Amino acid sequence: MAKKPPSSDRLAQLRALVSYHREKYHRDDSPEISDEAYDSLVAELASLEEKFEGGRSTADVVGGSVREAFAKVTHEVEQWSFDNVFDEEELSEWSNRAVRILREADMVPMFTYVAEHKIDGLKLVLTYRAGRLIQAVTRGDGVVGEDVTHTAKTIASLPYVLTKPVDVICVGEVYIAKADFEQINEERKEQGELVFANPRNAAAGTLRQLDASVAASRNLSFFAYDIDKFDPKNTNTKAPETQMEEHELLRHLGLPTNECVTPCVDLKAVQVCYDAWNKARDTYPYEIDGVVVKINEVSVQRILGYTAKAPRFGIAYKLPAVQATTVVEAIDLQIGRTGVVTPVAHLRPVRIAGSTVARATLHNEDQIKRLDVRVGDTVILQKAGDVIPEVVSVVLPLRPHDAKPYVFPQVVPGCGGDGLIERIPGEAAYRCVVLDSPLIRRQRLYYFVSKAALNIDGVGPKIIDALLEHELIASPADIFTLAKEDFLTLPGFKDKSAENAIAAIDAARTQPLYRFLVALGIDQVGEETARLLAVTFGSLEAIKRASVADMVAIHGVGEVVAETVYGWFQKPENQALVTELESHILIANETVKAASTALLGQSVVVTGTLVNFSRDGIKEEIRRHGGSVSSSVSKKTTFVLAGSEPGSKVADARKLGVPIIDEETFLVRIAQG
DNA sequence: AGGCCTCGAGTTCA
DNA sequence: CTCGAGGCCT
Repeated sequence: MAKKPPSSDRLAQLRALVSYHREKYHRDDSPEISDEAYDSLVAELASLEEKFEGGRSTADVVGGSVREAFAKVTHEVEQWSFDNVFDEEELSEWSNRAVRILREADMVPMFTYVAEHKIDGLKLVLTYRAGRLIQAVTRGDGVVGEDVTHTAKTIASLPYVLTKPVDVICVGEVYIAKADFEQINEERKEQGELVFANPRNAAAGTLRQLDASVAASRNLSFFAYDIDKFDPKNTNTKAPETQMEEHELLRHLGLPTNECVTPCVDLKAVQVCYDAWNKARDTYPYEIDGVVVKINEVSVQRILGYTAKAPRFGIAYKLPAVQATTVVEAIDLQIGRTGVVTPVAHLRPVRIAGSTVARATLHNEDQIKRLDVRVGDTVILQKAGDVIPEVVSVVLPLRPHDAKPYVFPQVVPGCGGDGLIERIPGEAAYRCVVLDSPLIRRQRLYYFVSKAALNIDGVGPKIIDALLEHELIASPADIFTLAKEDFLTLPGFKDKSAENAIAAIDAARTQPLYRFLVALGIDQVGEETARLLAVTFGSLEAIKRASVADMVAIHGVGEVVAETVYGWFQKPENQALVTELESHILIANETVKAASTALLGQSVVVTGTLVNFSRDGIKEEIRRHGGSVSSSVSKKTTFVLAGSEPGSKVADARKLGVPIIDEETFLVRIAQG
């Protein structure tokens, strides 16, 4: 185990690193790590500073220096940025503070809120005189910004002339739509240029182009959201008295505004917006990283005023981070039921997207080499598809001096034959040399009862472990000879729970042929291949008798799979297992009648949660109507059926131009036959 | 031979 | 979800 450097060393390292990235971000528009990874480093720095130096964080410094190339402009109205809150409690603290201040000012604390998307773009201050755009300036450090009028004028939705000849200073967000961002990066990659880290940087980089024609080709977008100064001139336009009226006025003047701006009577309503927007986050054309909550009444805003750092009348309510940094404490090896060895990183626990993550798979040796992950390293972590943690990269400057490259062990304790493992030439994975160690046998048992195989609900890994420990089972077939009394000898089992376990096992005594096949745990044979075999041969007897040539004749089964299956059934010990299982399990003949041919020849991919179907239920339904179910989206996919909270497959479909339909449309389609 | 398209296997947390 | 690899098509 590598010795960790003393925390004060890490503090110094962190401090240098944070200031480095701050410069990269603010001055050069070219951050090397995501904002969230950066925030995560800042948070650690702040906590170390608190611990060792009693607070006074360098992590607090706001803003950055201004690059030379552009004309500096001092803002007529100082440009603040809102403080952040991260949960409901902090949000209500913010609101309580406002109430207290109003009371102290002898005011009745009556006000409402406005919630709007916090778009991950960059703030732009526009000055119109007599209805004509005369200047567009970036926020800069809030006091001095940069004149980017020449590039701002290339934003298609930004009016050069307003509908009324008023004087107004307004503020809004410049951003690049996700789709445009991806396209830009693709082009840059092709031309060997550095890609932008995120849409905001692409927007910032574009706005700060010296050459306006480059900016024009990049398709910037803009939403106005605030009025800093307003003079109606002689247009008898009323000055807005609320945030909502400001929006209306902006729209009225011909400026583009976001439709998602929502008035809220109380914080509960704000929370409803927050939850809904968080859920729908991926469906917006732009990235959002939070919800801006403002007090609606301008008169109240004025009283609340500003702290040294930020306005009191508004707050940025951040969405759960999807990236964070943490430390790799160890790299562990796990053995699967096929003897494949998978390296897993053990991490210092860290919160991402609403859950605490302590482990993340590293897949295989090549992946570890690619990332060059070492024990002791600080890594950037993200959730792939909202669930599975993924190590994105290593933060090299935080690597301990004594960190050694990870050497893939050749021996894993617990594996049979002295624990020897080997990497098969031409393959990415290591495998145990001996394939029937207790470790692997246990994994096979886990698989046997799992959802993918016999789906014995209520007998999971924990109970398998207990059964093994008490020597009540050895082979998968033994599970079917267990009696209620056997379970009662296990710790934690009472009358009721033992009965439940037995009931679950009894329920598994009847299986369709394909599930029986899956449960055998033959390498390469999962649900799809098992279905093919079951449908083609019709009975277990026929499969036992099938030759390699018989199987290769199936569309979807090749040489490799056929040899594996054939070889498996040739082995005496496997034949014995099959015979024994047959004595416990009744193989039901599959009489799934076709309901219609509505989906004949169509390939369907399902994502998200459906109202009327379970995961297995919908697959069954699609097959009943002649369709096939696939797990990944491709050009050949007929359509993607998306329920609520869909995953990345919707994005895949969009990219490939594959139609996406909802459950209702699907039901109509199959009903029409 | 090369390029999709699919499937299997392993994985995380509440 | 991601990665690797088998299978099929061109």
